[in-house]
Amino acid sequence: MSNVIENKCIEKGVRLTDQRKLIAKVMSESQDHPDVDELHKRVNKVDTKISIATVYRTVKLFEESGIVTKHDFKGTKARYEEIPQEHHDHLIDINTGEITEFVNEDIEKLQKKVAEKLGYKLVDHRLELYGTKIKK
Amino acid sequence: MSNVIENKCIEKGVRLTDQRKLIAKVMSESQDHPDVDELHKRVNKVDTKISIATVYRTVKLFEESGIVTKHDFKGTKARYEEIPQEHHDHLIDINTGEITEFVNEDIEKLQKKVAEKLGYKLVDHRLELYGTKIKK
DNA sequence: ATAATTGCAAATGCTTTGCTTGTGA
DNA sequence: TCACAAGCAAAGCATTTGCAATTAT
Repeated sequence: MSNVIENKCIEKGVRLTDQRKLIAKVMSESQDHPDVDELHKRVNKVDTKISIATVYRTVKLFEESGIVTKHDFKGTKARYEEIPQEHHDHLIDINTGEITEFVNEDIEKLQKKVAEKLGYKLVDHRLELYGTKIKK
Repeated sequence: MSNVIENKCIEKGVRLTDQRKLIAKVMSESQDHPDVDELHKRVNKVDTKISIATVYRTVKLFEESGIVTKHDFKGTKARYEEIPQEHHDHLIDINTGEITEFVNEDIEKLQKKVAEKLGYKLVDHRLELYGTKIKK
């Protein structure tokens, strides 16, 4: 199991400590979008001594270094995810909290167009869909 | 100057107190998207005794009654706005904090389509564009 | 009359920070 | 070596809440 985040730290010159390596590993291996508490729990399974303050500091450092992104979905705590090679947006199941990633080039283009029409250069955006499963 | 929110309270059977009437009035007259602190300041110009707790409670009540909406734009406190007759999304100037409202039917349709393709009924969404002014 | 609302201050939940000790390059 | 990081507990910030007094219907 590769530790993509650790590699990115080396690339970006982020100093690696045992704690950071472990947090990086746990995040790299996460297929979901864990919050700080959940990350703390996961790293604590390996090293009980890592404090939640360190998790907060590390996650922030990774974010500022452009290695992970933070999501503030409605009604939930801040969640983190490794920055993906390809941009995507999220659909959140309002019943289960389940998150599905998606990409839609048409929407992306329209966003840029809308911003430009309003006299802005699009720098960032946030698109979240909230829905309920259609049973069939 | 009409107090649209007060009327909606009556419609929805929300009990009206002096504090709520004033908060309703201030929100109805706001053309921007004030946060709780700002609302508190504005109502305090008329009635010094209204506490911030009441503003918090009222704003939450209005939100739960479907009268106002809350926005959690990146990097800012919660902001409130009267629910508009026509839905719109927001473009936030990352330099000034200025907010521009916009509507784009094509994006709306695509969102619905994306959700359906993923097996979901679209219940809500959040679309925010963050940009910088193009000087020309 | 009486159930709901207010103001106040204390409590909360998430996140940050000061300080001392420990450690990676 | 020595600037930077970790752990701990205390502080911060936005928001919520318990309680006694007040008020709308």
